[in-house]
Amino acid sequence: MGAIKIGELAARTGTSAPTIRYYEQIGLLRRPERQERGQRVYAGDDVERLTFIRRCREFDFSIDQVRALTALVQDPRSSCTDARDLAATHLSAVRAKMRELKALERSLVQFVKTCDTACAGGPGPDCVVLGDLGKSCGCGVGVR
Amino acid sequence: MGAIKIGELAARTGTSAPTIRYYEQIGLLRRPERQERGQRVYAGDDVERLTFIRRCREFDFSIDQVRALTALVQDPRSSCTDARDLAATHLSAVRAKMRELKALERSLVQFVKTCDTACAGGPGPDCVVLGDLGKSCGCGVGVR
DNA sequence: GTAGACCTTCAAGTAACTTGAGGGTCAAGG
DNA sequence: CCTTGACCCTCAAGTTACTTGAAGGTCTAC
Repeated sequence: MGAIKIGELAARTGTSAPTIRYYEQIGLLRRPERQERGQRVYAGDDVERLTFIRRCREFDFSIDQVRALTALVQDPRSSCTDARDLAATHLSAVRAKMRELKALERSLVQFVKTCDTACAGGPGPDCVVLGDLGKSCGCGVGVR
Repeated sequence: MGAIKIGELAARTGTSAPTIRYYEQIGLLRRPERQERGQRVYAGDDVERLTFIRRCREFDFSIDQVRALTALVQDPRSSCTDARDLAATHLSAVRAKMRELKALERSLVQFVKTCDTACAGGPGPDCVVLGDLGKSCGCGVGVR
């Protein structure tokens, strides 16, 4: 596994070449060596590092959080609990987002249901639901 | 309810003045009349329209979807079922997002749990979890 | 000799706002 | 009379995490 070019690194890590260049630009990925022709050449641990980054991104960690996590991994003085705490914080954010979406789902279900029963395909301006949306709100829709 | 200025419109609709100016700029809100001094003056139906828009945004409709919905409301030829269909489409997107978050939540819980049992506060470079994240993946974390 | 598959750079576009700079108007308080 | 604070205005740039586009170089295969 000698000279990995950007296309192969992208394929191996489920990224795209522009994204890799972008990560390099913002300092998330180190600047790799270059061939005579200027092409980037990567090594095995670049695959590892980028895999780590992508996995964190799949976990919806922000770039800044990923930066913190990679720093954690590389810093010998840091403890695993630091990473755990970061993950725990992130977990509660994810759960909050889910609660929001759950409420949103209920509202939308109600919206669709009201459309079906109250309006039954009537014309736009007479639609109860759409009209109510702009007012103080009947119809159970728009509850935060 | 005669002359509503931008600050009051913002307060009444849970928006900010810059956001209102932004909506005007992108053509989501009509250009209001102006006082001699150039200040925007709004009327009652602007409150209604902006309330409608904000409520849609709370429902996570994109600006483009809101545009479509407001067009629907104003077009006499449109039917309520069009709005219903838009909402239904949106609903399934919301549900897909929730499934993703659910999977994400499970992974994070696993991550935190592994941190607690396997590493127990050991130093960063020796951390099993963080190390594994960059590899093919043990520890149940990183499962898509 | 040219078509296709790679690679390079830099700049601008995306969503939905927010923030900042720089300035004007008006009423109340000292 | 002057300043302070609360409003309002415009225009430009910043935010997040990339993606897309323009314009070009290199190499292999047919």
